[in-house]
Amino acid sequence: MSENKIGSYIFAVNYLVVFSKACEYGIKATTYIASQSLEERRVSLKSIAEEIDSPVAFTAKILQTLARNKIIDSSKGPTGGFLIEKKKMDEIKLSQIVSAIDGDNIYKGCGLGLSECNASRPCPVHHHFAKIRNDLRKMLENTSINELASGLEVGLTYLKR
Amino acid sequence: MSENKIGSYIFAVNYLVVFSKACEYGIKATTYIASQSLEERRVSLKSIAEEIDSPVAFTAKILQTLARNKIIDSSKGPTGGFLIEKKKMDEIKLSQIVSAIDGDNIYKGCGLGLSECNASRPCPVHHHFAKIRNDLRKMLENTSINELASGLEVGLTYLKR
DNA sequence: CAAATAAAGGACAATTTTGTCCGAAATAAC
DNA sequence: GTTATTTCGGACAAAATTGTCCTTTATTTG
Repeated sequence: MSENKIGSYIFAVNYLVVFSKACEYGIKATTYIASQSLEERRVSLKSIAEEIDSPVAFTAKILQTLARNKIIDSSKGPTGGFLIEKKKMDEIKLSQIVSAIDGDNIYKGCGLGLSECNASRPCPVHHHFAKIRNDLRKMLENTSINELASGLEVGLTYLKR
Repeated sequence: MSENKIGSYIFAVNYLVVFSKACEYGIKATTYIASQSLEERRVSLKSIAEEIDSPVAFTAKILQTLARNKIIDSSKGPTGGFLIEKKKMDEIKLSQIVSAIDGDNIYKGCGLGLSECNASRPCPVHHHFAKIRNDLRKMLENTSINELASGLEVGLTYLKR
């Protein structure tokens, strides 16, 4: 009767302006670790995964990547766990986390996937995207983990639900 | 020796501000069909896939979805193919193509994947993303396929390489 | 040194997205 | 009506992303 079922196949449930899941977890984890480091507390993988509501083993992989990239600090054994030095918190920007996890083809790439796309040979949406993408880039490069962690510490922001 | 191999595992090669591949192809295809419709030419699946440099069969699926959603018009048989009525070109916005293909959870969803994230209970990046996401939404809702097709027709923009 | 604890990392599994193949259905031309 | 052409749509396959399991390695404590 009504055309309900019409056109109902969905290709991808991506969002626009998105991080991969890996990146989401990475940002949340880093923010949480930092907020705890502000209070001199080292945190374990388990508590991180719990706090940011992420799969433990997958989170472990991401933390390993972040540690290898010197974004976070890890140590083994009892009393081990993750932390971020306070003095580094202002230096660490969202952009670093993102490119550590998802690589740095981040700001490259045209909105329509053309390999060669620029102002003099643009894809149809190039100019429409230019400002938005640039705003996003600036935001990621200017937002420090300190800023994010502080908001969380004070209870202004949330990592779950 | 040097720390070359360090931190080299990449989780996802997504871009930020991205469409899914399906969406990319959908936008390109629609733009190409429209540009040809401006010159009264119906186009075939094969020529579309060639022109936008996409896998034929996958593109077929996407065109089917677009047709079911009345964004494009299709007809079978010899002399068949795809077209878009000129008078509809101003009405069709990028946002419609995107939600036909990827669903309309598009502007929902928080940057960090929280299900409940808003100004009064924000995730750490909520406010940072708000403007960017909103700009993107407005852009998608205001950009018509006519606009994109015209640029392409005049040779101002490109769909390949 | 032994035991306990926590991260590192390799191998593998599930899910999602992207891509392919092929027969069915519709339509135009002869 | 038969044939050729083109989209439709179901089933399947490949690749990428997300997620799990389990052993090894490092470190602290007794």
